[in-house]
This record gives sequence, C-alpha cells and structure tokens, in this order.
Amino acid sequence: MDKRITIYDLAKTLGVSAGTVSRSLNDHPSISQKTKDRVIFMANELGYKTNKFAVNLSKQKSNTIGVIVPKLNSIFMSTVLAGIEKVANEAGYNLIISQSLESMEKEKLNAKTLYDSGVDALLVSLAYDTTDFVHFANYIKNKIPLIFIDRVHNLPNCSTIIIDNKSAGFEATEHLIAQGCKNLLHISGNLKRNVYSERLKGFQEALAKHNLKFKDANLLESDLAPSSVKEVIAHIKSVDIPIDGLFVANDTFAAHCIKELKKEKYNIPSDIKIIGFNNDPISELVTPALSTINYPGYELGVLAGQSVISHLNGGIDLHPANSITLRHKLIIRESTL
Amino acid sequence: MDKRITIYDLAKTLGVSAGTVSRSLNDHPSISQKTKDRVIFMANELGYKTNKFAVNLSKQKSNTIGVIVPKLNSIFMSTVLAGIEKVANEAGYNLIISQSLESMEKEKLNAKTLYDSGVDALLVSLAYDTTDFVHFANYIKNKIPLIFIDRVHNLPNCSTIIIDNKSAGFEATEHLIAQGCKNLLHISGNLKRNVYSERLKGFQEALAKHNLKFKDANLLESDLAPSSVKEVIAHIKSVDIPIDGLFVANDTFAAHCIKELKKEKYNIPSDIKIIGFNNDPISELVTPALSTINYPGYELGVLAGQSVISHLNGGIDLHPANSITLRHKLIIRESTL
DNA sequence: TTGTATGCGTTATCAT
DNA sequence: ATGATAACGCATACAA
Repeated sequence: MDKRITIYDLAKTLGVSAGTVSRSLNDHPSISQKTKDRVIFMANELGYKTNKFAVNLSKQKSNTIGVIVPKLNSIFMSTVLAGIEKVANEAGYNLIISQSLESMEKEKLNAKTLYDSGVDALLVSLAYDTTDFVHFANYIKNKIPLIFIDRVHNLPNCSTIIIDNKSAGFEATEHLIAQGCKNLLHISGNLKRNVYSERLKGFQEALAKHNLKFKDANLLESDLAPSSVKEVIAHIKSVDIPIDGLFVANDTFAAHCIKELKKEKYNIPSDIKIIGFNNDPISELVTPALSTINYPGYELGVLAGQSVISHLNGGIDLHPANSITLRHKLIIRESTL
Repeated sequence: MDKRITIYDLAKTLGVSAGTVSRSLNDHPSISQKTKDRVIFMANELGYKTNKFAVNLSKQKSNTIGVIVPKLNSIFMSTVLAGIEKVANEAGYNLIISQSLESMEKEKLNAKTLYDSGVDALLVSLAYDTTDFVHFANYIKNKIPLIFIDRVHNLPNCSTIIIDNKSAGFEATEHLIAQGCKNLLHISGNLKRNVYSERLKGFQEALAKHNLKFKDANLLESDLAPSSVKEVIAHIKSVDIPIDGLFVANDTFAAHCIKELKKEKYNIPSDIKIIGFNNDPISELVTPALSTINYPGYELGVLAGQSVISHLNGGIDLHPANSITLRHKLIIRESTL
C-alpha cells in the first residue's frame, strides 16, 4: 500500500478515461455493465480505495453529522448518542461528537469548529448556561439542518425532539399528591433550560389543581451536582412544615438525596416520598427503588438520527413536524408507596 | 454568505497572488508582516472561511481521530470518551465516534469506515467477541497510530492503555479473604477479553496465596447483562458449600446481584460480602454501598488522547512506553464490612 | 456509451 | 518577499 491507487491509475491500466472509472465506481447508469465489471474487478485487484478527501472537496459534503452534548459521561446522554450513532451509521454517516461541558463558551467553540470542519448537519443539546444563539446563525443561513434534542430552543427552521416535560412533571407531582403528600418540594435544575422550567410548570399546575398553594419554599433550584445534596438537606430541615414529598429533576440526584436522607434518619417513603426523572438504570437499583418518569433516551436518539438523515436525503422529512414529542411514562416504585 | 470567499477572491481584491494569501493566513515566515496584516484584515472583512475539504485533500490529513467503543451507553465508556474528547478538542482534533455494539462484525465495518474516511489515528476498545484483528492491518501498514484502551490486544507498534487488572483482581479478592470469606465466587465477563481474564488470574492467585483451592464452582462466566442475574442466584443456591464472598467483574452487575440477593433474603455483607469493579457512580448509591476497584476512566481517556496527539504531532511520544498502566485503587465500603 | 476538460480550494515547489 | 503553477483525487458538464 505504498502508493495509493487513484482512478487515474485504474484508467491507465484499463485503457479507459478517468471519467469512465469514476462513473463505473459510482454505478452511473450511462456506463455499460461490461465496463463497470471490468473497472470494479481491477479496482479490487489493485486495492483501490476511494479518497474521501477528494470526494468531499468535489461535493462540498462530508457525510458527517456533528453532535454537541453538554456532557458525554451521563448515562442519559450516552444513551441518546447510542441511538443517534446506530441510525447514522446505518445510513452511512459518521458522527463527530463534542461536549460543551455545560459551558456556552465551549458550545460556541464547538459549533464553530464543527461548522468549519464541514458537517452536513448538527444535533445539539444545549449547555446549562446557554443564553444566546448566534453561534448557530451560520448553520441556519447556510441551510445546514440543525436539530435540537432534549435541551432545546426554538429557532426558525430548526426541529426539536423532546418529551412533554410539563405534563411529565405534572404526572410526577400528581402521583405524589395521590400518595398523600401535602407539602412538596421540587428540586429543579437551571430554570433557563426548557426541560427544567417545563417540569416546574407541571409541578405548579398539579399543585394548583389540587388546591395546594405554591410557595417559595416548595422550590429549590440546584446545579444537581452530588455535592449540592447538603443544601437540599439543609433546606428540608429548615422548613417550617415538614416536607413529605420530593420531586427531583433527575434520578442521579434523587439517588443522592435518598442516600443522604436515609443517613439523616428520614424514612423513605413513610416520612418523605421521592420521585425522580429519566428512569436511569440507577433508579431501580437504589433502596428503596426510585419512582420516576421514563424518558426514552435511546428512542430519542434514533428519532433524532432519522430526522437528520431524512433531512439530508432529499430534504423530504419523514417527520414533517417541526417538533417531535415522545411519549413519557410514570414508573411507580417503592420510593413513593 | 451566498458565495463562499476563497483565497482567490482575497487575492484578487488585494492584488496579490493566491499563494501569498495562503501563506499569510498560515503565518508563513516568508511573508512580510505588512502583507499578512492586509490579508488577514481583508479576510475578516469579507468573512473568509478556510475550506477544510480542500485543506484535507491537499494535506491528506483530516485532523480527525476515530474511536471505536463497544457501547456508548455505559458510564465507564462515556467517561473515558469524555477524557479523550477533552484532550483531542484542546489539540484541535475532532473525534469520530462509533460503537461496535459488542460485535466483531460491526467493529470490522467501523474500522473500515473510519479508515476510508481518513482518520489520522484510531482508538479502540475491543468488542466482546473480537477474535481476529485483520481489520486493523491497514492502519498498521499505513502507519496510522492505533491505540487500544481498556480492552486491548497486543499488536506490533500499537500502544495499549490499561490498568493492572490482574493485581486489581488480586487485591479485590484478598480483601474479601481478609474480611473472612472462605468460599468465594468470581463472576466474570467474557474470558477472551484481557480485562476479565486478567481479573480472574488475580482472583486465582489470591486464592492460591491463601491456600484456598480454586474449583470450577468458584467461577461463573457471564455476559453481565442484568437479565443474567438469575443464573447467578441459581448458581449460588445450587452450590454445596455456601458462597460467602462475591467478586463481580463490574459494578452495575454487582448492583443487580445485591438487589436480587436481598430479595432472596441474603444479608449483605453478613451472609455474603460483595465487591465490584470500576467505581461507577452507582457503587456508592446502592445499599449497602458497594466496595469496588477504582478504575480511572477519565484519566484513561485523557492519557489515551494525549498519547494519540503526541503520536500525531511530530511523532515523538510523550509516553514512549508501548503500554501505559494506570493506577487502580481498592475502595472499601459497607458491602464487604 | 465513453472521453475531455475543468472545477473544487488549498498547499507546495519553483522561479523571480 | 512574492508570483506562477502544478499537484491533490474525484465529479461532472459538455462533447463525441
């Protein structure tokens, strides 16, 4: 494999033109089957490899889809990615993955890098603190498909793929109320992100529906980092009327809460009932097993992948809707019984 | 941004040659500062973007690193990836990530695809059932850096980055013995993979050292899928002398074992002590908290990234060793007390 | 059905 | 210090 074989080499040894070789290799209709066979045979014989760089340059396409996620090392995100990768791979696309590490600055950098490297489309789940969106302007201007997943923002001509966080939050809350909780605490993530603000809305609507007044003490905005658990405990202890129900914005943090509350001699679920969010594998392994909302990450990824691919292949979208909403599901386990 | 500005456009408007523009943009020493300034100014003015496709074609490099992992949606692997991504990104490389889904066939496909798409280097963690390695021959032949992570195989001129699984397995086992366990069971993954076979070796050596005989009943090879827990339970129940110590090849499966054993009224740790592997987040959240071996996934990724980068930049390896071994650590929690 | 010629945007090698 | 020009490997519009 010292010298790379090109279509010119093939052309010369076959006594045809480079154009013929190129068209044969691409199964172009205007080439006779006989010629195609000869070309393909010789290509295999000589170990010809198509040079993607040249193809890319010629077509101005990279056959590559960019992905920006907040963090790679979260089970939810990596599950989404697994779904995306499967679909993309089957469709012959490569995935360039980068993480914003929850920082808008890094997200901007990533968006620029991926743009410069010529991705054919971009999938994004927004960072924790992203507030402006000019870094996506180039994509929109140049009609590069841009799709938001999970942590979304409404931009013109961009699809979003989400679940109905508000109604999921509503159901989670109503379940706690149905189990007899009177004084709930919702532990939320950054309320600038749709996923968390929507869940809060659902929480509030459920309270309202059941004539429970929403007070400041019913909400704690958190970064959901394990180390922040102590603030939760402090809040719960400081409150006048004892908290008897906890709706936590994700399972991992909920699991940490359970652990810490148990350490503080709270009994779960008899003292405090807890429900999480995501249905992470961890939710069924903690004690007591954690009630939660199933968030179909893999399906989300698959759908996102399909959406991109269909955007790219012919432009006709299989899912013409601008926004796809997946079905969530309440999962009841011991932590709320 | 209707028409993309090229160096020719810049050259024309500036009244210089394209070569000069190119060199200015790349800060070539043979260009006067004055000219460089003019070029750069005009480039910004006109919104020039370098075309990566053309650069790639010209240089026959993609500035891209390929990664093949068995599964994206495992917390360990995604943590490794997070480390790789960080380093690669800082060095200006993109990451193309694909998953083999634990299948050698898919791994071969991925290896070929990434090769064809012209990655500058490849990082691999092997699939469950990979037995031959011809799909990496092209990389070696063409001197494309090939580095194995975690699930490795010794190939000429390929680095490997691992922990000392044997001594880790030894320590885990010895810890169980020190806690008074007499009849141990090791639940292993596929023994074709170094990580599992090495841990088993450590297990056996520890037994030998403490004059415990290794019998068939002390080992259960498993696919470590949650659904396989019932086989573990069945095995434990079927055994003549009661098992009092369990060394499980990863934390997730260990957590499932704990859950199921508790359901079967085993008391942990008093009836059976359990130790896992990896120090996944889950290990400290289950009840009882799981003893384990810390496997520094993120550092592994960082090191792998650095190794690749240094291979690529200048070829002089920061870590000249052919094989890097990271330090592991025994973490003792309630499950073995 | 096939060949010819040119474009794609940069880099690199000679000249000057 | 700068210009001219040839790669780089493929795709494709136009000819034949």
